[in-house]
Order: sequence, then structure tokens, then C-alpha cells
Amino acid sequence: MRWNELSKEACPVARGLSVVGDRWTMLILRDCFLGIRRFEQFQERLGITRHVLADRLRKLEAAGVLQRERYSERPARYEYRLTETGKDFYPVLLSLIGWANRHVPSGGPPPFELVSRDTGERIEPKLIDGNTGDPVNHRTVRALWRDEKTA
Amino acid sequence: MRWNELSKEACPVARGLSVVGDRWTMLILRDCFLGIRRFEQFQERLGITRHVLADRLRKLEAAGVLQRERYSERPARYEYRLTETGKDFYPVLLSLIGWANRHVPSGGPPPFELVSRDTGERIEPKLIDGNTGDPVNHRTVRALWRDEKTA
DNA sequence: GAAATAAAGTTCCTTTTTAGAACTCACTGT
DNA sequence: ACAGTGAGTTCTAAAAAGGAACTTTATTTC
Repeated sequence: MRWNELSKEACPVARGLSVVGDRWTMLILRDCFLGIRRFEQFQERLGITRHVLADRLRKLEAAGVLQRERYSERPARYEYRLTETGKDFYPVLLSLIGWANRHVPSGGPPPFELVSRDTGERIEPKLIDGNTGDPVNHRTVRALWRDEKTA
Repeated sequence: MRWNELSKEACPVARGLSVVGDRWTMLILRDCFLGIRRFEQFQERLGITRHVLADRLRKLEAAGVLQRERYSERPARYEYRLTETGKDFYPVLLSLIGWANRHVPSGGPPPFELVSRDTGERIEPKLIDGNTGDPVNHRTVRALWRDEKTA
């Protein structure tokens, strides 16, 4: 299978990854959440090649994750902002951050920590079932197949 | 920057992605959670080339996400199972599934749904702060920088 | 007991993607 | 007029992925 055929898959993991699953894309989104909006800033912070950056920004815009906004007429200059779809990606990043902090050894202290905007207290993201409040993990959840074709 | 220099970054997003952030890796993990354990099965379900699959399995093992277990002596045959580190990745996949279901249009009904092992009821994963129980998202959480160097 | 099948890779070659650097284009400020 | 800024594009080389065939150690079928 080719990577770009992924978006046609029925599985939500595959569809999600067809948007954010290639190299750099999630790092671009991380920077968006840290307030980065402009091409030069992304490029400098990430060390990504300009070529690839332009491509990823285009794709994220096409997917409705980022929105391109003109911030200067003449010369026309654009910046990139998270759409609601993009902002809704935050929980995925937070889950990933949690996992990495628990399991991928770091070379030093993390450059930022997550605090409540409200109280300033450190937060510890945790996944629960919105209906029951029970914790959700591989022990409590089961994948129920709809039809037996592979996902 | 080169992709393989990512693991040296201090940012947990970068470190996490240094393990799971390339093409195919998260799809392999998805299949692991669906019970797949063997090379041939991964290869057939994913349509990944054998070459790349072997490489990814090796890397996941090296990262402590999968464990290689001999299931046949003579001929020596191995299968791959999630370690505790691997199992703990489940919330990341669930978050991604939620996002994709909300925002990436699908070509049909999803091939599986997530139910409680306990009650059989559909579950709706939601991220909260483990300390306060408050919902966690881009509006309620702030990244607090430790030092101002880029992440 | 020879031939086909199986499972987990490896090898080889081609195509696609990424890295790295330089260049363009439309201005602005000095 | 000349350097600088910002968002890209273009070019070439290197790295990674796709695709198919091959290897190795057995087991099953004719």
C-alpha cells in the first residue's frame, strides 16, 4: 500500500494519520499550540526544510486543520492559525506528551510544563469515559468489530 | 534538522514522535491492540513492504514498545507483543480515533467501535485533569515555559 | 521421498521523499 | 541605490519507501 492511499481507509486511526501521520506534521501542530504562526518561525524552530514546510502547511490547510490568513497586503503575507479542528487536536498531543514523559527517556528537563489556566496548578491529563467517568485504557476497553474485514 | 536527531530534543512531543512518529509505526501499534502479533499478519493487513515492516518492528523493540517472543523452536519463529510501555500507548490512539471521527470524513462506517469490557456500552474517551477532574483542552491548559530556549 | 507450503525475514533495484542550499518576488527602511 | 525581510520556489544529492524475488528451516501433501 502507498502511504497516500491511507485516507481512503475506513479505520479512524488510518484516517487520522493520513492527515497528521507523516514526519513533521505533529511538530508543526505543537508549535501552533505554542503560538507560532509564521513560516519563518516554524522553519527556524523546527529546522525543517522550507520545501517540506511549505508542503505540510498546504496540506494542513487543505485538511481544515490550519487556516491561512493574510496579515499584510502588499506584499501579500500570510500566517497560519489553528482552526477549531486544529484546536481540537490538543488532547492527542497531550496524550502523547504524557506517554513520552512516562516512557521515552529525556536528555534533560522538559522545556515546558502544563498548568491550568485557571489555578496555575500542574495538570495531569488522564483519559476517561465521558459517560461513566471510568478510566479508559487497554484493560477497560474492547474494540468491537462491525464486520470482519480487516481495518 | 534530520528526522533521526529528534530523540535528542527535550520536548516530549519530539521525543514521543522519535519513537512513533514515522510512517506506519502507529498503524503497527493499532494492529497490536487488535491482537495482531505476527510478521505475516502485519504485512498482509497493512500492505507495508516487508523491508520496512522488519525495520519498524526492530525499532519498536529497541524502544521497549514491543517485545519479541519465540513461539516456535526449530524453525525459530518470533512474534511481537506489546510491553507495558506499548500498552500504555492506548490512550494516544484513542485520542486520535476520537479526533479523526470528529474531523476527518470517512468513506464509510468505522470497522470497529469501542465498548467497555465491563458493560458493553459504547465509550466516549475524554481527557480530564486527573487531579481536579476538569476537562483538559487548549482553553483550560497553558504551556508554562521553563526556560526560553526553543523547544 | 519429492514437491509444495509456511513464516520470518533479507536482498536488490526503482521510485518517491527529504535535506540542504541558493534563488525569486514584492516590498521597506536608510 | 542597497541591504534586509518574509514567504515561498527551484535545484541537486542523499535517504527512505515501494515492489518483487530470494533464503532458510521446517511441515504437509502427493
